[in-house]
Amino acid sequence: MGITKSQIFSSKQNQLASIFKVLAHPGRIAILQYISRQEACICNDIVEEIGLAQPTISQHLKELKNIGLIHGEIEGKKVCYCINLATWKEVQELMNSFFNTTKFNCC
Amino acid sequence: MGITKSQIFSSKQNQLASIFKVLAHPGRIAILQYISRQEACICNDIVEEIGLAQPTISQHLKELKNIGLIHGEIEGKKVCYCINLATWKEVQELMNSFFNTTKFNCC
DNA sequence: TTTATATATCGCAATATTACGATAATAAAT
DNA sequence: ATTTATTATCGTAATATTGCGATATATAAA
Repeated sequence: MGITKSQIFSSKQNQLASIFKVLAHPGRIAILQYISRQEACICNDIVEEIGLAQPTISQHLKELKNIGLIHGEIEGKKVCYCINLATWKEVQELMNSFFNTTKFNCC
Repeated sequence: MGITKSQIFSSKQNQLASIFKVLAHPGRIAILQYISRQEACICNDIVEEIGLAQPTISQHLKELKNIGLIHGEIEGKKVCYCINLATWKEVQELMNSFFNTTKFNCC
């Protein structure tokens, strides 16, 4: 016991939950906001901006990359992380569709 | 180590992340969808509908109640859980505002 | 080639989450 | 008052997440 029983839920429900999970950390929220504020392709100024160690940031970036919310482009010894607009919009719509199809019922 | 370093993030970032966290479980997604599908105030038919034990469902309902997404009304020995429309809309707007204020930057 | 800089990965400790059996609490029914 | 049904809480085991030091990897600079 202890593990989430994903088998008993639909793949839509699991997908939505796993997207929410990636966003369920203030550090990852902060990283997304920071990346989005920068005009140029900024990489690990993120480490200095956010107050977490470099391996921790790298790990958070990986999770954001995994669901495609950002993508990293290697530029010399630096890596440039950017918002992936297509996925971004998709995720936003997925969430809105969840919120909109849930109707007020009673009480 | 191990604990999320909430202190270094803004209260907005923490608030948003903690809302995402409540939604980051397929069981809670399923509960919300089920509640919303019911015309009448249905309570722990939820236990039979979702495939989780009664204490587990009760625990998930508590988390949903804590952020105000649902509220429970005691009706005899049963409890009727309903979507709280006001909070529901608030949460949706909070998320949309997060998605909309994040702009596409580079690459 | 050596050195310096930037990023990723590994391994582990601390903490959090998930799930549920046992049990308590509450209220209707008998 | 006792029984039955419904829900909440407690305690605990299994697993997941968070964070970071140590280290590996990769590329630019010297």
